[in-house]
Formats: sequence, structure tokens, C-alpha cells
Amino acid sequence: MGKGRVTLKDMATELKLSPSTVSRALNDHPAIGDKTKKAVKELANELDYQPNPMALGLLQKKSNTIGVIVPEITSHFFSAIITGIQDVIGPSEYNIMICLSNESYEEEVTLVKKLSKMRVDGILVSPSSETKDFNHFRRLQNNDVPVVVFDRDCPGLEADKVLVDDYSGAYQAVEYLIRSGCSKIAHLGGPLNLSTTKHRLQGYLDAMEKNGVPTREEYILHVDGFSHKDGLKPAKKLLALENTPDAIFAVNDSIATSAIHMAKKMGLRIPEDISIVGFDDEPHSSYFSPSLSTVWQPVYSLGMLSARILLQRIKDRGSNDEFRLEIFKPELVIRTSSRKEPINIVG
Amino acid sequence: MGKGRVTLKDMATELKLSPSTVSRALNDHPAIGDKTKKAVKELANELDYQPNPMALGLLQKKSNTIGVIVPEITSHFFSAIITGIQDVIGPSEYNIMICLSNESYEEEVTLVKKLSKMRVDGILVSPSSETKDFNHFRRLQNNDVPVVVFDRDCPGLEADKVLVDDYSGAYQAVEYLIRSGCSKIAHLGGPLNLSTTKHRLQGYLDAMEKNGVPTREEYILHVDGFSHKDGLKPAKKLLALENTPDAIFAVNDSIATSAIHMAKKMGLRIPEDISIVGFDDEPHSSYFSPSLSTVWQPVYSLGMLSARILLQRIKDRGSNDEFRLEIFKPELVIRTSSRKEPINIVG
DNA sequence: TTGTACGCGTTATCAT
DNA sequence: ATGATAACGCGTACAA
Repeated sequence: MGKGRVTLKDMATELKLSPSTVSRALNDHPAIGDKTKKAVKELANELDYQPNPMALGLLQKKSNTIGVIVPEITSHFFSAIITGIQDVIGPSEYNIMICLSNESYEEEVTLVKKLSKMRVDGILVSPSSETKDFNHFRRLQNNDVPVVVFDRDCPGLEADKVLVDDYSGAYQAVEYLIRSGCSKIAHLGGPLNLSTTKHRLQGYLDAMEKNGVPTREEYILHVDGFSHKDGLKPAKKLLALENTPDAIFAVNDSIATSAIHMAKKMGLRIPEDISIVGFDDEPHSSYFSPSLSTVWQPVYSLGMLSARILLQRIKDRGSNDEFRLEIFKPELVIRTSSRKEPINIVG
Repeated sequence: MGKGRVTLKDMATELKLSPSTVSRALNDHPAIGDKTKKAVKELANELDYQPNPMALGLLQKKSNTIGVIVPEITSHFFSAIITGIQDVIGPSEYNIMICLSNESYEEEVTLVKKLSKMRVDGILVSPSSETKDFNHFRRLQNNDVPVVVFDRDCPGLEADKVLVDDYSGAYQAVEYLIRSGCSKIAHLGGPLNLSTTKHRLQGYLDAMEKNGVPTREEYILHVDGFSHKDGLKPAKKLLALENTPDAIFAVNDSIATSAIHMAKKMGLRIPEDISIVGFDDEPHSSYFSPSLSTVWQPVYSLGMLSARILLQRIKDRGSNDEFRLEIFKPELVIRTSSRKEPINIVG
């Protein structure tokens, strides 16, 4: 024991059978005698026989592995999605290979190459914030590797997609700010070429326009990254404006906390002087003081559905079904970082 | 193109050479003519030839894959460790397979089986909070699969270990609380059979004793899980004590925020009435109000070192070097959830 | 009912 | 300098 694992051949010699018989017995082939089957299975059990996945893979030209590419996992957002993915893939026959692009297009391309080389049977991907070109994914598809895009869209790429209606989330948030009496509503947006960022911006703009609230160019700023520190300077800039905003809609919770931080520092009261709303509903957002009003997204379900769709697509490989487009609805969560909406008389 | 990848044989027929020659050319075998080498490499480049890792794996009896088992990834703690691991393994020849045990012993055992079946070349593991028996890891070791344990110790298991001096972190925190004038210091501990939890408790106890501060049994409570909600009830119980504590040292930041939450709710002022200190220094802990005093751990470095040690161990497989034991020092970070330490006159 | 032979893609060994 | 062959572990078409 210890040097190399048990193989079919080992068991065959042990039982004075041929390897193929042993193989068939293990796979419940109908033409194998019950006694042989039993004997084989018992021995397999005793010796803790585990079929070699590499031999299988070589034979079947598949790795039984699924690749997952995400920008990062330190935020709750992506780690919860991955947990959802794991919970679906884990019990299946497939293994998962999680890869981090670190929001870099270049690293993403490298990862795709690595996964392609590994012969993964499919991939789940949320592109980096730098990614504008999707040919690396198309190359995968051309090799018959199905691709499922989640959360961040890849415009122009034909693939299964599981997204969130960011536009609606932003619209809800901004309309609520307006109804609660805010009129000078600023937006701290994210990196500009991300679909999510764009849709949140558009939701903001439309909610303003549809409600007849004028937008000012100076009220819209974009941050370079998604972490707390990335939002500090832009937030400060916003709050130092002559015409100080009375509300900020931030692209995510971390940036919203930057705004809260700076607002407090400048002596503004929240929500009396300024309302602040985030996006994502990170678990700790409700424990801040003030607790953060934000937009909740069904992250865990999003991960699970993406994984299920990929599994289905792999199973139906060959049949040219239309690509699926699934869009989850986010929900506004009102806490104490924003004013309460006044009772809406009539409408 | 599209149906199956390019193989050595394909290129061999194309170039009217034998597969072995092509193989040697690609591997810069000395006995191959320069012109052939060049021709082969050019074709390989053109056709984007990628050696099949499964064929290699079959031949070399290794998968070039490293397994990572963690209890969860939604906390910053483990996701940052994993990021560190990725940053070391990513550039190497190895792939990573990340698995979540969900703090369940049973799932952990299943995962080990799965990874063993996959013929991983080594594993990095932080055991679940339920795990008391480590034979599943020993079985791996008996199959020549090196195991590196990180953060949470597996007492009695002989393996490379990369840990944190939780005892020292706790000791520092509690001694600081004492020096800052607190005398009724309570402890919200974690699940009892975790090494980290035990050491933090011991650090608390020793700091109390060495400084002549009496401990009360009722001041020590243990939570079942590590999330915010797991800490609420125990925190409430602590604060409802007749002899209300004037400080709480919590096993981690999430539980510390539970304590802050309950303390605020009960009208206690922080830190005037009660000081609260956490453990982990989660990134958002500094943005709470009050900002959380806590114990910082070098998570990213911990991940990197663990990965480096495993890589080294795999490379030196066979040579019976002694197991390494690396212990990182955590650092107390004082913020505003605890009183300032008075200037220490004389000592 | 069971055994034989082959092939998946690669490399190492032994020829030529 | 290059080719043929075997082997890694498995499943399966074909043969018996």
C-alpha cells in the first residue's frame, strides 16, 4: 500500500479474471454473472478502488472539470456566488476549478488558456472590469466548451447568461430617494465599461428624468475600483461641491461607506442632511451606523442557477438549443442611512 | 478545427515525422536537428498545440493539481488566504481545486475522498470546526500526498503547519483592556474544539491571571458559529448580567459587532461604558462606528507561505525533511470601540 | 459469461 | 538524427 493506487488490473490478477470483466462488473454490465459481480465489488470495496479520472478523461476526451473565472473573491458578492455554484456542482460528477482574474483582462486571457489546456468541460465566467473584447471566450466556444456568463454581461457574446436587472435596482433606489424628498442626488459610479455599472448609471439617469429632477454633470463621478478606499476621494469631491448633494446613490456598498465616512467627517448628519444608498447588501451593511440602505441581489441563487444551466448545457452538448437569458430582480432595502419615504398620497 | 484538439500525432502526420520526434522537438531534446525543431515549433504555434494534461497525468501518475479545503469563503479571512494561495500557485505549473467543507466534518471527509480520487499532488487544509479526528488526512499522507495545515491546527497530526499565535493575540488584547482600566472583562469565545478558539481563550485567561484580574465563570460564553447572528444571544446574555462587564473580548469581528449591536441597543455607551475588542481585522471593521478595535492577522502572507511550503514539499517528495511549523504573530489594532490605554507611568 | 485487442495522448527506451 | 514500441488505466467492440 502507499505506492500507487489499486487498478483494475491489480484486481483482475487478484481474482484471476481479465481487467475488462472487472470493469464490466463494476459498471453493472448485464452480461456478468452475479457471483463475479459480487466478488469484484467486494474486493473493490475492500481495496478502496477508485477509478483513475485521468484515464477516463483521456478515453472520453473530457476532464469532468468546470472552470470558474471571477474577478476576486474577497467581497461577499463573489464569494457568495461561488458558494452557490459549489453547492450545485459539488454533488454532481464534476469538479470545480476556481480562478481569479484580479480584474485584469490580461490575467483573464491567461486563465482561459489554462482552462482550455486543461480541457475543462465548461466554464462559468464573470469578466474583469477591464475586459472589452470577448474573443478568448469565443475561442473556447469554438472548441465546444460551453460558456455561461453571470452577473457582468459580455455584450455581443452569444452565450447563456444569468444577470441581475441592475437598471431596475438603480431606478428603484433613485426613485425612492426622490420620493423621500431629495432633489440633489449624486451618483458614485463604478468603472465605466462594466455592464453592471452602465446599467446602474442608466437607471439613475432615467429615474431622475422620469421624475423631472434635473441632473448635473458634476453630480456623476466614477471610481476606479470597488473597494472602500477607491471611493474616498470621489466622495470628498462630491461633498465639497458648492451645491452640496442631499443624496448619494453609490455603485456598491463599499463605495457607499466611503461616502458615509466622508460625510460624517465633514459634519453632515445622515440621513437628515444627506441620504446615502448603496448596492449589493453586503452582510455587514446592516450593522453599520447608520445602517446602510442598499439594493439586495439574490447572489446565492444567481450562482446556483448559473451552475445548473452550465450542467444542463454540458449534458445537452450538441443539441443546438437557444441560449438562455435569465435576469434576477434586485430589491431595495431601506435602512437608516436614508430618509424615510413620506406616505405617498394618491400617487 | 473544433472537433478535438491538435495532438502530437496530428502534427507528426502533417510534418511527415513520427510522434516521438515531434515530442522531442517540443521538449528541446539535444538530439534533434535545428531545422526540424524549428519546423515543429512553428507548426505547434500555428495550430496552438496544447499538450493534454490527462495523458501526462496518466503517464507520470500525478495530476498537477493541488486541493484546498476551507470551511467557507464568505468571510474575508478565508477568501484573503485563498487569494494568497492563488497568487503563489497560479504562476506555478499547478492548478488549484478549492473545496468548501461548510464547517462540516462529514463534508470534509467526502472532499478528502474526492481529492484523493483525483490524485491531487498535495493539499492545503484548514479543518472544519467539527473535526476532531484527522485520520482522513493521515490516509492521504499514507498515499504520499503531502498535507499542509493552515490557521486551524490539527493537534496530533504530523504535517507542515502554518499557524497564527492566537494565544499572543488574545493576550495582547486582554492585557490592553486591563491597562486601559477595565476590570470586568468578558469573553465571547468560538466553538470549543477549534485550536484557534482554545488558544484565544487561554490567552484571555492567562492575561487576566497574570495581571491579577479575577475571572468569573459567567463572563465566558461560547458561540456556535462565527457569524454576526450567532453572537447576538450570547452577547445579550452577557450584557444582562447583574454584574455587567465593562469590556468584551470577542473571538472574531463578527461576534464583536454582535456585542456592539446589543450594547448600543441596551443604551450602553462605547467605549465609555464598555470596551469591545474583536479578532481578524476584517476590512470593514474600521468603518463601523465605533470603529472596531481588533487583532490583525497576516492572512495574505499566511496563504502564500502555506502554498510555498506545499510546493516545496511536493518538489522534495521522498526526502524525509522534518515537518515545518511556522507561526505568524498577530497585532493588536486599537480603534474607537475601546478606551485608550492610559500613559503607562514607569511600568 | 468471459477474454482479447485496441485506442485515448504522451514520453521513455530501445532500436536504426 | 529519427522511428518503432511499450506503457500509464480504462472502456468497449469484437471474438470465443
